Amino acid sequence: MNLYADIRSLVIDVLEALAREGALPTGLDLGNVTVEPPRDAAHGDMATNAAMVLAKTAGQKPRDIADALAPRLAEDPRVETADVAGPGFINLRLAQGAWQQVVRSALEMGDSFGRSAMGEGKRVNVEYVSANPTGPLHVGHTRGAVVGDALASLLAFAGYEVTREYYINDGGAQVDTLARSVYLRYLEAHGQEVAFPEGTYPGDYLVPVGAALKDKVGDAYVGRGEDVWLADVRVFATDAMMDLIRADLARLGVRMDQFFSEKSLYGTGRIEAALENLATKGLLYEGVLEPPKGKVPEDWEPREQMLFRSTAHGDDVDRPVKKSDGAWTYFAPDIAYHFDKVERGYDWLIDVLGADHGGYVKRMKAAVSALSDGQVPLDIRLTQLVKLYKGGQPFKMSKRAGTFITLADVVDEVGADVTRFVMLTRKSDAPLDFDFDAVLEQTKDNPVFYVQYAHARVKSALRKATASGIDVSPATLGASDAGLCAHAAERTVAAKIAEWPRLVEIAARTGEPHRVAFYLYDLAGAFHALYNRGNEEPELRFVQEGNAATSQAKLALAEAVAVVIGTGLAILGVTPVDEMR
RNA sequence: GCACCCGUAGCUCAGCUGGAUAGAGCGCUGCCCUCCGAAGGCAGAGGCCAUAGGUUCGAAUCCUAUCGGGUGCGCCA
Repeated sequence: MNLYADIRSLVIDVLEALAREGALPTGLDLGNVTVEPPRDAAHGDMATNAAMVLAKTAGQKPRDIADALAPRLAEDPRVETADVAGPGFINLRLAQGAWQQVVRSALEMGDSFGRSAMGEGKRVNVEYVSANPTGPLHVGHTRGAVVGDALASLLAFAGYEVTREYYINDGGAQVDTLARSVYLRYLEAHGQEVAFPEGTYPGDYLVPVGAALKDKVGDAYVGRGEDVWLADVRVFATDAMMDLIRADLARLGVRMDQFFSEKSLYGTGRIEAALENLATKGLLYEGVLEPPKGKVPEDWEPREQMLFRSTAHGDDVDRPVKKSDGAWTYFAPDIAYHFDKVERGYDWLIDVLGADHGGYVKRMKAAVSALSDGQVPLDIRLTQLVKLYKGGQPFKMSKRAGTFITLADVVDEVGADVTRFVMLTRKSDAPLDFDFDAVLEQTKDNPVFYVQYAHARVKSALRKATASGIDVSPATLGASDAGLCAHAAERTVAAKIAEWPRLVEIAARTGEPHRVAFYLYDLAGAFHALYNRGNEEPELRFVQEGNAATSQAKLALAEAVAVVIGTGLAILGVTPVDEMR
């Protein structure tokens, strides 16, 4: 259940009734009517702006509409009071029964509480990570992986049918470079002294790949030319890198539904087919680009090449799909790839990319707009850089790769759960500071700990109750008498729980999983505040010795908190803990 | 030069489809456990929401311009 949606329905129903009775004009647009938690708790539990948004079109004063609306709202059993305030807000105070319903609903529905049908089963493809298969994933990829994965889970929870997809850039020149680098390691495995020229990949992670190649082909490629081994080594090396990357993703708990190979687009006519689609729409032409203004590359000279008229779909300049020598640019297979996604029938495409792809957004959106005739929206979410610190000092060394910190470095250091949560404690389009020491601190400055601690406290209270012989089975808690848990401090927590379904929809609509993390922190804060009041006010403790009925009512609320935290953490890909160690 | 992102408390950041007196943590000041609910909690001080216009019943939120920070900018992906 979504209490906010329910009360909004109530407001809409009453407005329509007033229209039927002639108190309001008929046919008013009620789409802007909202029911929200007020900023100031003193204003009540919920507030609606209905009177203000309708005043103009209804030709009535906001206060007059509010005065007509409020008493009718108060007739509903869920509404205790409805007061007109300020410019025409109606502040609602809800009856205890409404909160009871929320808690009961959370207990009954468990990890389905908050699930929304908003997505209407629409198919959405979330592409993320998509790192080049040339080495292990690094910190930047980690953030993309976490954000993309949480976004996918969030959308699934909000009723979309989600595909998690990884695009393997295995078609470009960087894979040749990889193959040559592996070949050097292969020679090394045969006891040769090798040097790594500029432009090859010197990382140690290729040592075992070279050795594995030796195991596979023996000395067949030693002393031979590229024409003999390059194609084979390219495949061998790419497969090895993808194994490495899959292992890295597994460390984080990320599982893709689909890996899509760029290579599969070459020599199969698929790039040509995608470009043909653009050509028939008159969006391809041979032309010469203007040099970029301000900063002209030193070796710039005008060249004629095949261009995509992306300006027809909102881009600033047209973009080359072929190099001047006739080879495809990287953009051509990307067009074909997105064409493939369009043809697979998705209703919505999302790409989660690193911030260095900023210049790529408009052209890709233009391409998808052209390919789908404007039918399939493409959203591109850029994740900003992660700055690493240790004890407040910038941290750059990697044990594994030497030059850059890898995903594995981070996960080994702090664990997957902490990594994921912390990566979601910022908007994805804002830079993130990640301090290896701070994220492990067991204090309230650390949001991961704070949220987990709240969950553990609930479970601890349940264990304590069980030890006292109190039945805390879900059924018993669900049937408990919420009238025994009606203190203002307890209602505050219940109100926070009631916000969960609403938050899911907001976060899904905006595509911002970090909102879930912040909400969980707020919920945990509300819970900790209540918990701590038990120090001074024993009647607020969750376990009331010798009073099973009251304990069960209070534990029902606590368990509802745990349910929501558990569900929210699951969306973020974090495992809740039952006790702190 | 152009494009995109960002600018909110001393610091790090939230802020919903535009809603009431702009919030949290850190830091600062004061307070709360003689294990058993302090890995925590309560209270206080701290703001020109970068600046200037505009839109409207109402703007941190939308629009325009300016300033400041970041990122990117044909034959790399």
